[in-house]
Amino acid sequence: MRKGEATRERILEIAEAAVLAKGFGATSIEEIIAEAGITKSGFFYHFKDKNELAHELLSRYITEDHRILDQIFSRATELSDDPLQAFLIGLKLLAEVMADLPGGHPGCMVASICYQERLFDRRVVDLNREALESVNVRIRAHLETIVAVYPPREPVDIDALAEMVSVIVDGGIIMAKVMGDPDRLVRQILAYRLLVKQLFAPAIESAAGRPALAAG
Amino acid sequence: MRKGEATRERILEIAEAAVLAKGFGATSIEEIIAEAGITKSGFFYHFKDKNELAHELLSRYITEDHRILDQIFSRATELSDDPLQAFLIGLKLLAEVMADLPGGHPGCMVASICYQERLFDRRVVDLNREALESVNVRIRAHLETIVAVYPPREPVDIDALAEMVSVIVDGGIIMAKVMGDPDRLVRQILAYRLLVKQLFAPAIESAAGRPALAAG
DNA sequence: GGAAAACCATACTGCGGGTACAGTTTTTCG
DNA sequence: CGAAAAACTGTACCCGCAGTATGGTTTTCC
Repeated sequence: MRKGEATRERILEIAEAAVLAKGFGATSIEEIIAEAGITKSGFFYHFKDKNELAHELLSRYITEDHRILDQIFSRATELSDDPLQAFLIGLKLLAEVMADLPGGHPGCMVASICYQERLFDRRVVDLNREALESVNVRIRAHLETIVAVYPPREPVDIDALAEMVSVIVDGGIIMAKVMGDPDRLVRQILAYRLLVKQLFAPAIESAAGRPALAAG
Repeated sequence: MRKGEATRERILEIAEAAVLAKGFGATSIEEIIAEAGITKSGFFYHFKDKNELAHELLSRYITEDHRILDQIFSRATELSDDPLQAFLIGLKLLAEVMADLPGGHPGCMVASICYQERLFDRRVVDLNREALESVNVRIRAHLETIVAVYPPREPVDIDALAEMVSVIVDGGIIMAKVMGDPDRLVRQILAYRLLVKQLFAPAIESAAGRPALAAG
């Protein structure tokens, strides 16, 4: 009972690394079981098919993702009471986390699955959608606390601005991967940060009066 | 000679539609030849393997992509002499083009290939990189004409800002696909547009003095 | 010690990419 | 028109991979 759980975990870890490195389609069950030192029968004892593996993998990944995101932004709100400041600090922390990823990028499993939808059933695709949506909701909540204090200089689509975090990360990962330069993702996040800062920063005293806005 | 070229084109068109709809991995040669009404031998007469099909497909797609982009921004510079205005108009046109795509999205072949790199050889991956880079160069050139006239309110990474167009489009496509809502991509482009506008718009007289900046 | 859990071994189906090769039709060009 | 080249067809086959079937064996836990 315990033993089985351990093996299952090992399979998931091996699979996660392989999928993030090469994508789902390019990861064969045979190579997973080879690395795990088990047989095909062993694998199918734990997962009825590759779809179930994908579901479990995505589920784990999302949980971890949310954990990291919450950690980053709770730390950020610790560091500043000002909502705009906190958000900007959070983005900087996010950029740092992304810079420190081992292989240079997590490959973003969400996008990896998105581009091979046909390989998966609806449960996986739905889970993918829920994951993205919940990130959007989190970010949006932060942005709303900002607009309450700093009216934007022009009416802005808060939903789009919130979604833009995921969009920047996913698009940035693609850019980083294609260019072979992990730093591109970091630069994208920081560029987004600067734009948000410009949008909410008070117009007149931005340069002179509020040195805090330059920090973070 | 002429006949062969025609068949080749037909294969490419069928393949393009299928790949954009379902991704490369999910598009089998067998379904392509079935739709084209030829045999396997016929297919391999034109393309030595799936890789070569990918390369040709990507090459075509890139050419078309650049054509559209150039058309958009040359039209935009026709409509306004002001570089910032022209760029903002260009982004709006881009958003409109993206909104009008038949299936709701082109699927962005670049990203589709990016997430299944192992399926392709270096030539395809390199071509992918060159395509992205050349878009970046184009956008960057526009941005430089802007900063020459409108010094940004804060030092900004022009390269990152230029890359952000591709990033927003690729990330936006993912968002749109996962959410099942093509409009998300459009909103992302418009949000980017607003942020750029805010960044370069003169600080004081933005609200009052320059009505032109609100247009486009 | 016995039942359930956690496997192993083997053999097989089916799909898809790709090869080999021999033959046939169609087109083009002199 | 006729011959060569181009543009295919047909068949048969190999390989890797997902997935199934089935029956047996070892561990683990109570």
